[in-house]
Amino acid sequence: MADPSVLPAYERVKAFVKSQLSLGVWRPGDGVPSEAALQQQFGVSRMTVNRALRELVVEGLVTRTQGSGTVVAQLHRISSTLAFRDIHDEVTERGHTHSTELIALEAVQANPALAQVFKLASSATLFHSVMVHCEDGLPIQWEDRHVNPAAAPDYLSADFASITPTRYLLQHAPLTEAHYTIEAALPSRPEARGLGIKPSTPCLVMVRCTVSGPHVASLARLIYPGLRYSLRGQFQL
Amino acid sequence: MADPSVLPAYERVKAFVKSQLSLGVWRPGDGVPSEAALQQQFGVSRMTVNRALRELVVEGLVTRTQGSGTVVAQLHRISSTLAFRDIHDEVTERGHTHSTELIALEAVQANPALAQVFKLASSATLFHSVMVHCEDGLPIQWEDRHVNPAAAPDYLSADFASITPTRYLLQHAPLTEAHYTIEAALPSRPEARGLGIKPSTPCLVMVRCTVSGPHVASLARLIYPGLRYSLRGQFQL
DNA sequence: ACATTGTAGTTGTCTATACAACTAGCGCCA
DNA sequence: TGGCGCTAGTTGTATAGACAACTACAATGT
Repeated sequence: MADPSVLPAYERVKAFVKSQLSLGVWRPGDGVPSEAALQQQFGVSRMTVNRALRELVVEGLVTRTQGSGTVVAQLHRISSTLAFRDIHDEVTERGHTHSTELIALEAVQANPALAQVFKLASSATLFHSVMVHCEDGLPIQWEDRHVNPAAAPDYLSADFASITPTRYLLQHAPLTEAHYTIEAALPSRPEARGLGIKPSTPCLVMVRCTVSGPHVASLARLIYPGLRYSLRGQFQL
Repeated sequence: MADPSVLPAYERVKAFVKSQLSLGVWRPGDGVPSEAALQQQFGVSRMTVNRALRELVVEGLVTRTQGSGTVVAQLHRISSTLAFRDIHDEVTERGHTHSTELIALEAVQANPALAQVFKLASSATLFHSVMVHCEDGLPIQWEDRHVNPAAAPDYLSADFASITPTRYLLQHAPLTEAHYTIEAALPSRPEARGLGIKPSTPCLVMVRCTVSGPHVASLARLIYPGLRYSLRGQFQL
């Protein structure tokens, strides 16, 4: 019933600022009118203008300095927030079927590099799983994962035919921190064989480390065949 | 002078919610106390609680539904907002020197695919530039770019020894929209030669399309030698 | 010339209040 | 049983006012 064409006041202020940016009237480095000025211009309260400008800071369009003023930000951002998603959901949302092939599930002794990542003694035991994820039967991800037994003691007895490691860990070890890197690389021979590609096919490799409370919970190496997968992002003023 | 250990009230509320998440007390799908409840618990005004929860929505940790309540979000996000950065700044910020080698700078006639991207007639003229960016002399990016003359009429007379195309375009054609894809691929033969790598070296390929006002301004194909470049991101509760 | 102080302007936070908009569930009635 | 409306509870938006914190600059005094 309400007219959706009537934007909330703070959205009107945001839209005005964005229009000035998009028209090039205000350039990076230029000053934006003060809250008091915008308050007068729009006939709204200062809190409303304040909310609008604070949200523009979050969007990366302006920067604000207490005592000094608001300035158009130098570099716009392309927002590409990688969802920490379960590949099973990703695939089923595309209307396809997800299946996995478990290649290994075992306890192993950490090597020095792994022990350092997990902040454990180099003789510590880690869980190790390797699997291939398929979309409609086509391999799309090789997952090689080490798990800290302290964070998920029953990892080895999970049924990975019905639940992915990502989901299992999200359920059993709440996520408090994570970081990742993505780069291009060639697959190793077993990886290429598991993905059904030639060893010369370039792949996206994501290495992802997750922390749960006091523990480094998991280190995953995810390999995507180059042309079957891509990252996307967008920016909209 | 002010004690920085005393957080603002809205930050205290946010910290409380985050702690419940990190301890696993509240799981995805669980309800979060209402604004009224948190208001009582912390002895602050409702607006303060409201701000805290609104910011948690932006961070992707909770979802809110008017009339219903606040709920812990299902999937946390790894925030990785790609800054729309100038490679020159990136390199100099690392304390290195940036140099470029201009390989081509010309006007060309669009092919059908390009014309479609730029929403121009297939006979339209486009500007075309090709260059290699180096960090301390080492090639790190191949940039192949087409530019819409309507958005940057003087593109061909810019001095790309002193200003990068990215910066030139940001200055002359305010960014209103952009999108990109990233995937792994092998470089073409000239690209490999320009980057000083073997044609079998996997690379990250970013294709980035920018819009300025009414014009599709630029389509850039950026190629990064696989192991000299990686994307990074992180999530912190 | 230099250092200090004051001041106007700006953003940061917080409150108390108000009303609108929406949801979910309960109870009533046919 | 099924449909309807009411209501309590919740979030969304907006206001006016207040004080704190900070910046930049001008004025002052030495």
